[in-house]
Amino acid sequence: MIENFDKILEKFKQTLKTNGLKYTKQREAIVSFIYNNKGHFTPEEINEALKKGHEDMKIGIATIYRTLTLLEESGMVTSLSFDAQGKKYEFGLTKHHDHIVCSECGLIKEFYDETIEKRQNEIAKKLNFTLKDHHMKLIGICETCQKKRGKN
Amino acid sequence: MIENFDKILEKFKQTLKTNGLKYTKQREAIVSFIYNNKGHFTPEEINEALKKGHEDMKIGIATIYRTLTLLEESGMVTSLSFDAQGKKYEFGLTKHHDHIVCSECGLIKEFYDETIEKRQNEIAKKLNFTLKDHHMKLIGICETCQKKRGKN
DNA sequence: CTGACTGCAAAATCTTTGCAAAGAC
DNA sequence: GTCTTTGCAAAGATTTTGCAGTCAG
Repeated sequence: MIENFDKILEKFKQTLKTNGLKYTKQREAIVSFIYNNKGHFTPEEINEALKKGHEDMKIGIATIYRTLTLLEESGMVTSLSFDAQGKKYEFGLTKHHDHIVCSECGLIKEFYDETIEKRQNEIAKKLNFTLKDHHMKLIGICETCQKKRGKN
Repeated sequence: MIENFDKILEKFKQTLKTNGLKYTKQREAIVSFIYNNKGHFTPEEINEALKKGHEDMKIGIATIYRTLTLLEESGMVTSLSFDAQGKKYEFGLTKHHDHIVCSECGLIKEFYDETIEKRQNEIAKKLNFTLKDHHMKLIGICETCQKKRGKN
């Protein structure tokens, strides 16, 4: 499941071709940024980052939004809503995982738990749903922030 | 945990008094609406509903937002983000539960699963977080929409 | 060439804020 | 009376859209 960037780009180009879409500098830059900076970014953050590294290429926020939507539809990125407003995006061709977020400092850790995954399927079945996806977000206080609290 | 409306209102008044806040028609109307119409509402939906039933009382969308924030802080309502944009609010003094949402028609069902709750605590502990809260949303296709699909 | 893509600015959403008048205690 | 709350309208923040020029295939 851990693929290198060349394979990722190949897959991306393939998806575009299949749908009669075009491969552009901007699209490559966005995929590249998300793949090479594993993490969780807002569209605005991606926009800022790409303006710096690529003085030769212009990019507008609308393109970021349009591309992220495209990438999400094709499963290459995943959107998450951690905060009250605004989504964050992360690279999506990695192993499925969920998130735990620190309510003090915003630290995000990822985890995967087989027991929960299985149970979710059972629950969906019991409620007569065909399960397609899920989002689970645990909210807590991370180790560092707990220590900080202790000191104050 | 299933409390009647009088007790709810009492608790609300108490919270207000404790914090030096005031009990107003608008605040009561909002609490009343959410309590008496169990479900999931957007601020706008609450606004519309309250404009109809209460010709005597004026209410503005800003008040809805301000009151919902207040109610959420005091734990009387819970906010959920089911859709890309906009939050929904539900009454919060009921037993904890999670949600499964139909991606076709938007149907929301609630459930509670002890196994998952326990596992979440274990995961948080393993990652050195103090667990405060969690949000789990399963996404699937409900029975009705599955049948509809079959027919087409 | 042709149709898709882009940046820009304007529009559309959703939510918050400033303020003077009204209301709760 | 005092201090909070309210509605309104304006401002913010985030995301989407229209359009003319640009670019990929």
